[in-house]
Amino acid sequence: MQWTLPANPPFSLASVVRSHGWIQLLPFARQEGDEGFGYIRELAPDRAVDVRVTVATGGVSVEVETPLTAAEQDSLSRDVRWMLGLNQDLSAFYHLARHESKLAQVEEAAQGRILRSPTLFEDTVKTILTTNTAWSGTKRMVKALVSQFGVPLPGTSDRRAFPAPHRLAMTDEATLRNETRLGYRAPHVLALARAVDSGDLDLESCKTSDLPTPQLRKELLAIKGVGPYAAANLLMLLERYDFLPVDSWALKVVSHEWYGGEPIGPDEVEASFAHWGPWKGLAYWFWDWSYLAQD
DNA sequence: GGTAGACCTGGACGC
DNA sequence: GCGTCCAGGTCTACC
Repeated sequence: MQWTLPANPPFSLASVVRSHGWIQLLPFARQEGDEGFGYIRELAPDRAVDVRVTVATGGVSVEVETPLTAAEQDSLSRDVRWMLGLNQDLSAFYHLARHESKLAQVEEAAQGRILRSPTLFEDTVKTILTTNTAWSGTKRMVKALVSQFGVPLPGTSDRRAFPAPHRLAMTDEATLRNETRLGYRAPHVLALARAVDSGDLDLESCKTSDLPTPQLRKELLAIKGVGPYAAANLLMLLERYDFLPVDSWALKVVSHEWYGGEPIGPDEVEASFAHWGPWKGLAYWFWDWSYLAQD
């Protein structure tokens, strides 16, 4: 079955897909030409479906080969709206960006939305798996998690959904450490899965939280394995852009942009974008660093 | 509040 | 092929 979902203009599916390395992590799958994506979603226990999202007039087309109940279709529509930020209004950011040449492209290219997973649990696990490792390591660890614990599509064994919290909560640290090869991150991922599964931690409520960003940040920092960088990354996914995810790449590019390549710290990165106020995260994320990436 | 060292892995490098 | 070194954020212990 197939249906369409409207997006708040301006919208570009390709821009969202390209906004984040998340598209390279299972259970996302690239489509030809980055014009859409595939994603395997566990809609209910032991029920995984293959979702394809492509461009449609005024929004996106959602296609699933399996027949869905009305409730399942509603649930999947909510997922896709969240994953692509279809309802987001970035007009205030675009207004400011018009005066900055390094952001000249954002409005025309409809940049600003950031690709995310259907659940904050999945995004938190993936963010923890980006820390203190190369991107190749993140891809390897996510792939291992999905292949070992994810529910497979019917009739397949190699195409699986991202594991729900209860599936990870049932395993043990030694398995995650030695077989999934998460290394020292294993206890963090296990503790997170168990806290979410038991109800002690309601991560998904962060999506609609009214808490001020600094307070929400404190709650994210209370999760083991989530430090300043990871918390800022998650806040970006929660549409809170007032903290910067400062990693080694940020230190490098900001140093080259404004500090003549001299060694700098997180304070200098924050200071460089301070005048963007609540939009500083987006300004950093979509800044035209292309001339530096060619180094 | 700030800092040093440990954590774990893959990749680069030298032999 | 093997051993060594380093990069990548966070946590804990300590000052």
